[in-house]
Amino acid sequence: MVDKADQSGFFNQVYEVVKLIPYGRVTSYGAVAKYLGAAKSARIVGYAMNASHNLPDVPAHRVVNRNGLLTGKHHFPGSNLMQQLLENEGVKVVENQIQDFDKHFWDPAQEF
DNA sequence: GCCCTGACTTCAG
DNA sequence: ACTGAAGCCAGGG
Repeated sequence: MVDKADQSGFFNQVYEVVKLIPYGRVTSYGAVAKYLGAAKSARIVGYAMNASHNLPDVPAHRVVNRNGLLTGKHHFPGSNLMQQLLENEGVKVVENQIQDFDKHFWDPAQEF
């Protein structure tokens, strides 16, 4: 029986950080990965998001690539759910790209 | 039990 | 400045 507080896994580390993303803010895979001490593991962060669908409090829609592009939008149900969620939080999104991404960008290390 | 792919990022030429 | 290739962890076939 694996405890959900098992921080031994890279995935769980990602979940912890993503869950801490404040309302109306977004971050990038590399930012989380780098915060975990694995800047080259950005892919794993994205893959963790894929598994995050099974979790209750993991706002994967607030995690985008370094360009502020909704690369993972395609993995969400519907066609523009991710964009709708972001716009619902006050984040302007045009053509799957976040406007003023640097203004909405939230760095985990910034809070810690 | 082995091989491959995947929501990215960074280094090197 | 641009393009190409490598790296990372985990899950699925």
